This record gives sequence, structure tokens and C-alpha cells, in this order.
Amino acid sequence: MSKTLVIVESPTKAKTIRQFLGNDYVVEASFGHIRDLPNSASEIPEDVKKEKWSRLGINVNKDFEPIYVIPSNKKKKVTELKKLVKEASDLLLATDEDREGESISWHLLNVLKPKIPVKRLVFHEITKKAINDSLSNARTIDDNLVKAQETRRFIDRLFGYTVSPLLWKKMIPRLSAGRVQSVAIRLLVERERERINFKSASYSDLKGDFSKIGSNETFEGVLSTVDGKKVAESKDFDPITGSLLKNSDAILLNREKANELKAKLEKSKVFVESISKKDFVTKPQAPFVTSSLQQEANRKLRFTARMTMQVAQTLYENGFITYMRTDSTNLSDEALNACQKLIKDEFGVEYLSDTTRIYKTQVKNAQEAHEAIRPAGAIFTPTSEVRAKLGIEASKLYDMILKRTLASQMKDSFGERVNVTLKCDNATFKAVGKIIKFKGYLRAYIDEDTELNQGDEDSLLPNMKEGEELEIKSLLTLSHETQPPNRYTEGSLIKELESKGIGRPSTWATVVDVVLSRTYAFKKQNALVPTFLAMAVTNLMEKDFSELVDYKFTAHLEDDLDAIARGEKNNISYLKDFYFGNSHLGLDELVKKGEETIDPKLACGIYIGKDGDKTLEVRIGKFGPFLSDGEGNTAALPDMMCPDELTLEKAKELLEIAKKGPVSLGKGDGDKNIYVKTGRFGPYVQLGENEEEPKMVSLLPNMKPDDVTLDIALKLLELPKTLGKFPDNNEDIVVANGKFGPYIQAGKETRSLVDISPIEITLDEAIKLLREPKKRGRGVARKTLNKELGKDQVSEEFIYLKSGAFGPYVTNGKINASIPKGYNIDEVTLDDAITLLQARAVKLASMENEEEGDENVESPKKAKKTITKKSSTKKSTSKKTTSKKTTNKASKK
DNA sequence: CAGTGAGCGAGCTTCCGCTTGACTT
Repeated sequence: MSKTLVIVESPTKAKTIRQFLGNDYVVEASFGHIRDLPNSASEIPEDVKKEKWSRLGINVNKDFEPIYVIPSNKKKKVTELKKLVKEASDLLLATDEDREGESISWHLLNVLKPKIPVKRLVFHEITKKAINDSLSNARTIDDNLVKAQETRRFIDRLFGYTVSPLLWKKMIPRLSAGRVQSVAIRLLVERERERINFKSASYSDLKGDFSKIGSNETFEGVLSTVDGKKVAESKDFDPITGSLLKNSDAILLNREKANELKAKLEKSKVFVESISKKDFVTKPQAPFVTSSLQQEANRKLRFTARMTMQVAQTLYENGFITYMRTDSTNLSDEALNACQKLIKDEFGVEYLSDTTRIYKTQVKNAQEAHEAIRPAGAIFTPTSEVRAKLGIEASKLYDMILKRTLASQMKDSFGERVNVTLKCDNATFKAVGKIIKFKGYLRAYIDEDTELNQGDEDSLLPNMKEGEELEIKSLLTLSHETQPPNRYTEGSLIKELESKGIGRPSTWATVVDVVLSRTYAFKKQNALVPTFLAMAVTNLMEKDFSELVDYKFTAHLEDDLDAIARGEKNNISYLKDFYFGNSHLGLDELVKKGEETIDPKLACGIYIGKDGDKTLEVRIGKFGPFLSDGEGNTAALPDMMCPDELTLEKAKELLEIAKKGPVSLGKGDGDKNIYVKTGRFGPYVQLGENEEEPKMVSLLPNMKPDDVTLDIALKLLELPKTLGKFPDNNEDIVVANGKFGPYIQAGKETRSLVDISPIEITLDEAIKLLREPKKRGRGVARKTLNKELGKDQVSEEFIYLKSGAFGPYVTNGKINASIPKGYNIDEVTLDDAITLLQARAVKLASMENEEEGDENVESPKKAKKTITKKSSTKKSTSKKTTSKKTTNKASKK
């Protein structure tokens, strides 16, 4: 008998639903979108390739008719689904309930062309009840919602694929621009500009230790007013001028004045002027959504957004948490019941909120197709169990999710704050005490706001009366400097984008990756530093495409898409308006205008300042940014230089040094100068300067320019050198430093030098090495790519970057992790490596458990499985499901 | 096996959102 085919987006979701639906249903996953506009030139069908519009994938002249193609990695999936449709009695399209989900269903319908009855249905949560409800509420596909999705897709494509080529022409190839990424880098750049324009201000104040008379228990007070005027603090200063804000009537104390005041007050008496008490209440925050999870994991666990999502994915696949790409703060009844029970058990009934707390989603464009991120199931798994199965990293993230979920249904925290003003001569001091009377949700989870503003600790003041005299135990002058605004971190950038409605839960982690991999920014500890390239691109975008990088562009787009989804707006005329313009210039005209008017010379320069009549600027060159004075003098910029560090003075200095030329280390052969320089292929030493072909030798791997002494330089310049004869073939043994690192050669025999330095190797050592068997070609290459990235501060392990048979990977000696595509091998940092290894460890722990599960259930078949691993994928997945079921059952007791 | 800041082919690069690929060095 044929069955009903149900198609969902995620295989894990399919697996869960399969358990609820029973044998009359076949549940399969589409793995997201199955069809899209052609991604690259190779995907454009031959018959339209000649058309001018084909590189957009959209025929802009024919009502924006798209070319849809099935990407190669989806072809197998599609054939599989087609086959299942043939066998099925009817089809249920159960993709997510949002624009993208509706579109996936529409594409499925168009590609699979089913001849059986088709219905569209949605589950709001994955519980038996919700699924049964949805089965009885099936509907048809919402065409307007599909049109809204297409419009979004086309706008992004038209923006990205017309503006990026303009950047290639005017700046350098391979640059990119888009609705989301261009705004992300603009945020970074604007913050950097604030830092560049920032003028620091110095100010001083006093801190005092006070006590009741005769008591040794002191408390702290901070100088608040002098002669009735507020003492200036950080926020009273103008960040651009560094002086007091115009409308501020605060009094500015420099160090001298503060010291004078201190000397005077030390001789004065101090009294309690006033005491005021105020109750305060703090409330828990909503359960996690993708962005808040990424932010808190970034802040508390130092996870990158990518790492957070990798670990969350593993937790999801193992049935520990609900879906991790969501913008909904909603908790299902199942979750609420589980919370209430656990709160009672763990903390006591007095900690349970009287009413169910419901959190309104603040995000404007939220699509709420899923629940909040929470521990899965009707009974939450204890963290210890997650730790046992998936290891420490996964359990840390899980614990955070568990506690935040619980806290969201717990009682408020409340307490009392006491403000005391002390009078001392013509000055006053302020002391603050705090008592938390009931910790409430803080027992479970302390969020960022609470942590920053008040902490969860009591700070007590002694009992005092107004008018009471106190003792001054000590006074201290404190000097402060105002600080420039902080750079964005991954977490705070995501937060900012989300608050502007830009980007979606599934993309925030990749947005960060795009910005980094296109070298629009680099990481400095946790901060994202925009590059000069990002500044040049942002300058251009702001000037010529201001509407597109306006922070409100996406918000307006969302409003319009909603109108299209409601059937109130026509999508074609909307697209025409955007691309060809109407009352304003359309994208097409903007790009054409840009092609004519943008001067590459101007676009590639970032103004630094004037040196006399010379204009100093950073220029974007093919090989990266460099300094120029406009008169042919150039200078390289130090690696990883932050834009706000390149002041006018610093720029002058760098140009000055470059003009003088490299400093000679000393004299070498024939009285020629020896220099250390850096070229396209890294640092090298050079002998002489005016020769036609000065001798140049690269530094050895692991050698830094600063380490090179005259002695080392002389030895390097001896390369390539002949050590002597190789007795076995009577050829000269030559030591050289080649493209792939140092090596020795005797006739046809070559060996890479790995452990021995080419400037120290002796004839005997060379002979010995040549007689040892040659490692295979790849082996040699692997040894050359053997870079120590540094030491993991936590585990104290050294981490290496190596290249193996399956491409480059990082290792800590125990675990290996491949470098994913998109990484520049030369730029893999220690942090990247640690992230990759942690994610790998989590994955390995998860796989180990699956293996054990298999063994327990069907150990006799294990051998068979390993042999037929590739050919019978289907079999092994179904087996995994059975094993999962049993482990789950076992764990729920 | 080259040491910049740029002059020539030919063809390509690029967007945002959905989802998880392969398991070793």
C-alpha cells in the first residue's frame, strides 16, 4: 500500500516526526532550498549565456523572469525525492512557516511535479499534538508569500551582482557588496571613524574610605560635588573635542586641583547629609533565540558565532535542544511544564513565577517559524548527561541554554538600594549600598545587563543616621582618561544588525565569516577591526549608493515584502521601481552613473592628512593597502595595523623610514650593504642595492625579520652553497632555500630540510639524510607546512597547522580538524585553530556515542556495516534511529 | 624560485537564505 510522503527541511526534524507519524507516512528532508538562481557562470544554462542579463540570473527586461537551476550538490536529493513521490499516494509539504519555507515548498512542487494530491501544512512545534493539529489544518501554497520571497531574493541578487562588478572595475577584483554585508562593514567603519576622531580627556576625582567613629569597618565613597557643582566624569566630555560638553555645568578637576582638594578635605570633618532608600526589581530575559545565544556564548564562553552554531547543531542532532536557528522567544506548553517542574525541584516552588511569563519578540521582521532555543523534550536532560555524551564544550553551551530557559519562568529578583550623601567641607561624596532580598531568577542565570549594572552580590553600608559624624580613613586621588567607544565584537555586531532587522538567524554567523574572509575586517582578540579596504568600499558605497547602505533600507524592504505577501503590492512593479527607478534613480542607472563618474584614483584612496602641500593617503593596491604621499613615495603598512593607529604623525614617520630605504645590517661581501626586506613572498635578505641583480635569499621558515642578525644574514647569503661530494653518485651536495623551504640536492636526489637548518647542516648530516629513504612527494610538502600556531592557554597544548592527504588541518597532537573551505591557509590563527579543534572534539564525542549505541543494539551487524558503509547509506541511517530511540528512552528514566 | 603598488590576452569573480555534506592526516 502506498504511503503519504511528508517533506520537511531538516533531516533531524524528519527523524523526530517519523517517530510520531508511524508507518503510513514516509518523512524526508529537502535539506533547505533545492533550487536557486545560478550561483556562478558555470551554472548558467548555455542557451541564455549570450544574453546580457544572464549573469544576473534574472531577465530584467521580461518582468524579472528568473532562471532557476538545481545546484549540483542538490541533484541527488532531488532524484531521490522524485522517486519517493512516484511511490507515494499523496504529498504533504511541511517546510517551515515563513517566506523561505513557503518558497521551498513552491520549488518542490515545480520540480517534483507530483501527479498525486498535494497539501501544504506547518507545525509550530514538534510534538505529537501539534503535528496532529496541523494534519487537520492543511492548506494550499500561499502564492503571495512565495512572491514576497522571490522579491527578496531578486533584490539581493540585483544589488550584489551589479554593485560588486562595479567595485572590481573601480578598485580590485573579487570584492563584494550586498544588502547585509555592506551594512555590516559600514557599522564597523563608522565605529572606527569615531575612534579616529576621538579626543581623549583627562580628569581626576577622589575616592574615600569612611567608617563610623571608632569602627574599623570601612565603606567606599566617591567625590560627587564641589561647591554644589557636579564633578565631571566620563560622560561629561565631548568625544570629538575632548573638552567638557557645552551644556555641561560640571566642574573639571585636574590632578593638581584634586590633590589640593584632598589635602584640604583630609583636615575637615565629614557628616552624613542624607540617606535615601529605594526598592529595585530586575526581571529575567527572554529564552534564547539565535542572536542572543550567539551574543551570550561570545561573551561568556568566548565562542565565535560559527562555533556556537556548530556546537548547537550537534546538540540539536543529538536531541538535546530544539532548533537553533530561530527568532521566536515562544515556549511551547511542553517546555513550560518541564520548566515549572524543574524549577520546583531545583530551587523550590517559591522561585517559580506566579504566572506564565510570555516574551514578546522584539525583532521587527521576526518570522517565528520555530520555538525559542530550549532543552528539548518534556523532561529536560541534565547537563551532566550532555557532558558525558558530547564533552565539555557542548555541555557549557547546553547549560547556558538550560539555565536561561529556566530563569525565564522564575520570579523577579528584588532588593533595596541605599544612597548616602556625605558632606565634607565644600564637597560631597556618594556611597551606595545594596541588599538583594530575594535572588529569584538570578539563582539560575545572570545575563549581561545584570552583570554589568549591578552584579548579584550584596554591598552593605553600616547603619547611619542623618547628621552623624564619620571618620575619614583615607582619601585617594584617582586619575582617569576618557576612552574611545569600543569596537564591535562578533556578538555586538550581530546584536546591532538584528536590532536593525538586517539578516536572519541562519545567516549571522556567515555574515561574520564573509566580512573576515573578504578581508573587510580582522580579529584583534575579540574585537572586529575594519581594514582600510573596508573604509574605501564604505566611502564609495556611502557616496554613490547611499540608499542601499542606509541602515533603514532593509526595514523598509521588509515592510514592502509584507505588503506583497498580503497581496497589497505588486511584486513586478516593485522590482521595476527598484531596478529601473521611478521618481528616484533606479539601481541600473546608479550603477551606470557610477561607472562613468567614479574615479578609481579617488575611490582607492583613504585620506589621512596633509604634510605641507602633500596629501597623505592609504591606497588600496592589488597587493593590499599601502601609504602614499601622492608624489611617488610609498610605504608598506605593518600587518594588522588598525586604522585608528595610523595618525598623520605615524604616516609621516612610516614614509620617512621608507624613503631612507632599508637600514643596513652591516657590510657583506665586497663592502656591500645587507638589508632585510619584505616582498611579495615574505621577508628576505638582500646583498647590495645598486646592482642589476642583487642577491636575495628568503628567510627560513619560522625566522622573523627582527631576529636576523648580521651573522645570520651572512650565512643565509651563502646559500645556495656546496657542502661537498655525495659519495654515492659523486655529485656535489648543494644546500638551498627554495620555494618549498630549505632543501639539499645531490644530482637528482633531493631532500627537504625539516629539523636541520640549512645554514648549520654539515656534510656528514647531509650524506646521512640523502641516504635515508625519501618521503613521498606529499610527505615532503606536509613537513614544510608544519607551522606552530601557538599554545592553547587553557589546555596548555601546542597547536600545529599541517597539510595532509585530505588538505590542510590543525592538530593538538590528539585531535585533528580539517580547515574548512574559505579559509586562507596563511591566515589561520591560533584562535581559529582552537575553535576548529573544539568543534571537532564535540563532533567526535557525539560520533563515539553513536558508535557505542550501535554496538549495544546490534553488535553482530557492525562488521557488515563498516564494509558496506558507502553503498547502504539508507540502512545505516535507519539503524542510527533505532539506536537513538533506545538511548533516549534509557536516559529519560 | 619571485622580490610589488601596473599596460595584454580568456574567462571568472559577486548576493542572501534555507539546510547539512565528508571522517582521515
